[in-house]
Amino acid sequence: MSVLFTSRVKEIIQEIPEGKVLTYGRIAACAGNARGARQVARILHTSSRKNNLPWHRVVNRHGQISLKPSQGYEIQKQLLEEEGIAFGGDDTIDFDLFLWDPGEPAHGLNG
DNA sequence: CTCGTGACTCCCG
DNA sequence: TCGGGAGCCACGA
Repeated sequence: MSVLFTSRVKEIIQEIPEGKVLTYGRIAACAGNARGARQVARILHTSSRKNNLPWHRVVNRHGQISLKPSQGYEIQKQLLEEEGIAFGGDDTIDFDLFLWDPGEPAHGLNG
């Protein structure tokens, strides 16, 4: 893709509907770099400082929050629960219920 | 422009 | 099943 990776990532993140989540790898892959999961996290962090991206709707490939209980873990989990997302006994999110796919328009996008 | 870091992920033993 | 290493590259000083 000619489009920039960062731009793609931010675009995708902003498309995440409420009550849904995405994984770093999923975003990275959709943005053009299946190995750019780390960059996604970077963009999230940096971009969220200048933009109000729904960074809390992004989790690792295990559906868990990679953040630390002192970095924002509780905050992310808090925001997710506010949207209706539930966590398992292991603080894990069920992808079968909350995993969102960038290919599925959630706000009525009709092409 | 250059160097160092990191909210990840896949592979191997 | 668990632990360590390598690849990716954008952001900040």
